[in-house]
Amino acid sequence: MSRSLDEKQFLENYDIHQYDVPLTSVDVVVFTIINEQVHVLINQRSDFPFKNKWATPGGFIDLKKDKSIDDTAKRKLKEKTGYDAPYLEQMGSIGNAKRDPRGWSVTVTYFALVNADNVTFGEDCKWCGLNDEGETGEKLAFDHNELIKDAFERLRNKAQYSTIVLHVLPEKFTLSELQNSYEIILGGKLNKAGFRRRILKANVIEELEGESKQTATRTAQLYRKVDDEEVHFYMREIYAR
Amino acid sequence: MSRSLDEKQFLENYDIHQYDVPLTSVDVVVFTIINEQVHVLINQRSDFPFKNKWATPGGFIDLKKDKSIDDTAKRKLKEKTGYDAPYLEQMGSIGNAKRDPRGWSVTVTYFALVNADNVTFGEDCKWCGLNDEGETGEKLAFDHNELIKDAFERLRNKAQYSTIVLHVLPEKFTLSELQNSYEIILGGKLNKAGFRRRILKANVIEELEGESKQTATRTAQLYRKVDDEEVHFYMREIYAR
DNA sequence: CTAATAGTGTCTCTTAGACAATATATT
DNA sequence: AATATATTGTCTAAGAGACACTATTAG
Repeated sequence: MSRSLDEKQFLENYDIHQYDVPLTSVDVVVFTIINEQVHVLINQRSDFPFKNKWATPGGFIDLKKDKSIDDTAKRKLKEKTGYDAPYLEQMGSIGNAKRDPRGWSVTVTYFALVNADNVTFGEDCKWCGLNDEGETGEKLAFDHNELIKDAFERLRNKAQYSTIVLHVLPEKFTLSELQNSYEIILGGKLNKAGFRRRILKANVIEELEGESKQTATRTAQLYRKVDDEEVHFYMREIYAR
Repeated sequence: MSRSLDEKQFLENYDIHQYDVPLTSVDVVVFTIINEQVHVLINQRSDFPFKNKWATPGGFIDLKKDKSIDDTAKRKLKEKTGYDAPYLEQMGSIGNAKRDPRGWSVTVTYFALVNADNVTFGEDCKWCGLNDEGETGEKLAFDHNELIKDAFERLRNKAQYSTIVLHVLPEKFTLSELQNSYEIILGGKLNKAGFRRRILKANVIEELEGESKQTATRTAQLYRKVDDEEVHFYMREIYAR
């Protein structure tokens, strides 16, 4: 009894402001494909530090609005892009004394995959192309160049053994378009017959009966993602050559 | 010029104590194998909240001592076990308003794999066996039952396609002992010939020439881990039956 | 008809799983 | 010699890579 009274008392008197605590934030690396190239979304900072510099979308947890850290990531993404439920996955956390000039900082990082046509944003955001090493060519705020590079590596890695790439495609797409997206992300060519076998066996897409797309030469069958939001994982990896 | 002066001023006046921030901590799930069973290390809490309850080792970042979040995890592990550089990997972060009675809390979670013989600890720590579902049978502090369950799932998953299990073995071991450890973690039997082919091809262990171990019947060749601290990833998963 | 891309058939290669044969200590 | 476990050999199966063949549509 007295122990739980003690605990009650402890909690009533607890004040986090008495302690030296780190800054804790969230960052989201949003990937898409535009003009046969991987792009990430960057956002121009409106406040210090790094005011007016470009950075990945993110910010602090709102202890009132956000029920969980995933909520924070979703909220930030929605605020910047008006986009609601794309593929969003927690990637990891970076925390050290140097990354933020304000002091010791921890950021929980996420990465998202979106179809560019579904995203709208204002003057403070833009898409930024990545080279084969995951580099933007711009000097971003904080350690965000590094962050994007790591996220790109993770994306490329995961594309080797999952159906994750589906999320950059529009509602309807052909198998050639899907393969092309894989090739852009993986940075090499895939075997056509093998790719088709693999993706069809995974049961993550379905034919749109009677719907086909005009290409430069003959028509191609259109497909869509199966309702099920899950990512399929293969037992073997593929290699792009 | 004036912009950077502004930023300098901003940083001089910045005080995190003016903001509503979450608690940010680190938790480490330490796995080992004892008596043919997976165990995790738990620690009896000395302070509120959940005073005297058992929990995974962890705690707050020390902004003075810790240069990075990995340092925090290593320090906590060292404090509890006297053990310095086992296999330690960041797993992910859990953050929500409910998990800590003190308020909004984020914890960066790690998992470690150790050989039990290398670990020493006092009265405030103990090993706790896990069942096939990753359950301890004890009611732990915070959401740590859930945390251990998730970590166990991750461990089991990773054992299917990596050499991670090597880290629970002592300096010298036989292939049968290694296979046995995999089987305990995976919760099923593996094919002997296939297992040996796979592990030997990965070049992560080497024969100790002339050294063998007496078993109940014939002797078995002893092996050790190759210096290289890296974990090897296979291109295909294995299944325990 | 020709060009170009869509779509398929089939052979090979790698590696895991099954299963059994052989090797070697201990008793 | 009998037993039990260590160690190896070999066949099968699944799935990826290579490559070529067929199908279809615009021009």
